[in-house]
Amino acid sequence: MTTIKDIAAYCNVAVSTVSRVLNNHPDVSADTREKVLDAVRSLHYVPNNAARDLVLPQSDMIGLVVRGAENPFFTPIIRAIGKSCEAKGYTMAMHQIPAGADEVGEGAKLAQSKRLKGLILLGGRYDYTQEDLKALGVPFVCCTYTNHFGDLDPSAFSSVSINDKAEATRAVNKLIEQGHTKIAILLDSKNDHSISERRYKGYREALEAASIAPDEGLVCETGSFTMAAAFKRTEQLLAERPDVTAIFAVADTMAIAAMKAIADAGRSIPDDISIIAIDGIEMSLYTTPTLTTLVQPQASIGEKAVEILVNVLDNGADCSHIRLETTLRPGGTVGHVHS
Amino acid sequence: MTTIKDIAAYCNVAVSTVSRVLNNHPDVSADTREKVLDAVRSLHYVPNNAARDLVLPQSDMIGLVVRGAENPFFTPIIRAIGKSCEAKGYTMAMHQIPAGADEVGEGAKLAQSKRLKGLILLGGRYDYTQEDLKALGVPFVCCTYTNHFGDLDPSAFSSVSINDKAEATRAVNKLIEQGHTKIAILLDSKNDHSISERRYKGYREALEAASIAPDEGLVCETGSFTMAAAFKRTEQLLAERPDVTAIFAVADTMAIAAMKAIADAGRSIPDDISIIAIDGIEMSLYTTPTLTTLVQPQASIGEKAVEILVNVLDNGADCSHIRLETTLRPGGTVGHVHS
DNA sequence: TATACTATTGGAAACGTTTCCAGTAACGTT
DNA sequence: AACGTTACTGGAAACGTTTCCAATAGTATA
Repeated sequence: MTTIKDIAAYCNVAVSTVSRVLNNHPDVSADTREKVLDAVRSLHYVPNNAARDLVLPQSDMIGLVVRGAENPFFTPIIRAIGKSCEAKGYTMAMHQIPAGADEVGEGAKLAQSKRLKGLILLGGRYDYTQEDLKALGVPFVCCTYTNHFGDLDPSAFSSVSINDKAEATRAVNKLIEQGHTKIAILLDSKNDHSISERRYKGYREALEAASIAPDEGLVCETGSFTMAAAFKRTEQLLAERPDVTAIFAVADTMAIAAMKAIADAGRSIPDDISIIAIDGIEMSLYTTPTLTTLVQPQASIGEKAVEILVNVLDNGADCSHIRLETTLRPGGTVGHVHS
Repeated sequence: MTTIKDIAAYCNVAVSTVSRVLNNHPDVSADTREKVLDAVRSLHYVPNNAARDLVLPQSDMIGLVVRGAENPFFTPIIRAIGKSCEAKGYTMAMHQIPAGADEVGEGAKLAQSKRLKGLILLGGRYDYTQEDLKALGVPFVCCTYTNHFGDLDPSAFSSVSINDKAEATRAVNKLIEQGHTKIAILLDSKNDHSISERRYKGYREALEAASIAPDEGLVCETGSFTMAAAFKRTEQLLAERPDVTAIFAVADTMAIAAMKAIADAGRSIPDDISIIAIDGIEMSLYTTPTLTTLVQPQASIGEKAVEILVNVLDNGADCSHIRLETTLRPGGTVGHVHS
């Protein structure tokens, strides 16, 4: 293990000089710089991050806490965050946590033990308390947060997300416009304090506005956020409710699983059943028919999150809340109702 | 920031005592232990990893270098690695690198700067040199390596993978068994020193064994490992070669994109075109028809990789090379040739 | 020539932790 | 009562880096 001391000895300079060269400090003569750089190369020096992190007040790391990283929706967001961090001179430290875990608590521990400068929370609940958030100790951005802050102080944190409730309403309206009234919703849980809950509210609101009576039999909770569960639940729906003509899925993955169940049941999309979702994952372009979905600007979500955070970190900017819009990508899964 | 010193002062003990409590050393009295633990809680102490890593000869981290982490095939492997690491008392530090990068060089830097104990390489080339591998400096496992080691010393590293060439042959044989002779292969590149190259060789071998003349017009290189490229290339194939009756895709993602192109062209699967692939990603269960594919034991790959590595690390075991088998999952995409 | 700079360098402390070594106290043994 | 053990505790060095402060040499100014 070559250390900075070895370099110093090799070059007959002080360790402080080597450090200055390594950190591009200005007051080093060109000669010395050259000599040190040569030594760095020939001795294969690699800096020891632990030592650097120890002495520096903070590392250059931004923590990314992801709940449910297996969801392909997150993949482009994570990649965008990684790229943006790099572009701004930060390192992304990703931390996956299980579905049931408490991402704020995890984040707090992570932030302290790894001396993170900031945090990005991806995929989680929205029932944080003011104390929860304070516990984090570093600036942070909720990445797929919602527009509902409850009693939280919006100046204490940042967020970037779509307006889940409004977008859900928009999606369901697309179905209503085509004459559908027997509209099912496919979601993991309608009261889990997550995004699903807010999309469920949007669904309810759309029905209400169209004077369609709510029908509990069309609310399909899967219990878990998996394709397998969505598939099974859709099978059950089709068996129990032959009158259903449309499905709003709260995520593309669920919609794709539902499409399979519909096809297996010998029903046709969109002639027998229409389906619409929110997310816009890559895979939804390759279903047959192509999934009609509200596409979230995944790359922008990641970029904006980093931008906001770095602005707070580097420039002392205020926290901000960015609401992005989805884009309707008309596919072939929504059609007129036939009755 | 509460430190070990604060705890020591608070409890009127020495820092070494606090450290002993924190590390579960035996020679601490129950009273003292209790007192310190109380202080840890009430002062909200969180250990500083940088300091710990600095003084310890190595961290408890296993590095995971992934090339092409956006491929959904890797997702379950990565999750399995994370879980297994945790179960064995290690921490997984994941590092994504771009498609073009050199994973061995990246790994070497990572290993030194983060003081990793070991490395797992996921998704890469197979043209490493002996020096490349030596440069890593820590034990490591190539996770989706192949059974072809060239001139490498097999005792210098471990690997876990399927036999790509043999499995490709097996897949293509499934098509040949159904009477197909006009069999296209869909792959990113046939000579990129990656897994695709080896699967291409398996394809060639199957054709040869069946005395089917190779046909360059049926070798569909996409240039990049994306669904969009696979889709386009399949469109082109269908337009140029109306005689093609079957496609072997080197990955499920490519197969799914191809299926879309086939459907869009108004051809039927499997009546007009059969398709088979290798991987077994979750999404391939939800295509219509269900994709026929050779399923890789993704969780096992991850688990085995960690197992091998930890065995080397903890028990000084020798390097080993594990070859896993795929399972044919019959879907609905392979049928008899109609001509 | 003396003075005040500037440019460059070296020395040393500090970051928070672990661990080795030495020390103390209590206790049992002879 | 002296001794050896045992159980516990404290002190201090060490890990590799950054950065503040002081020191030196050289250069320009008066």
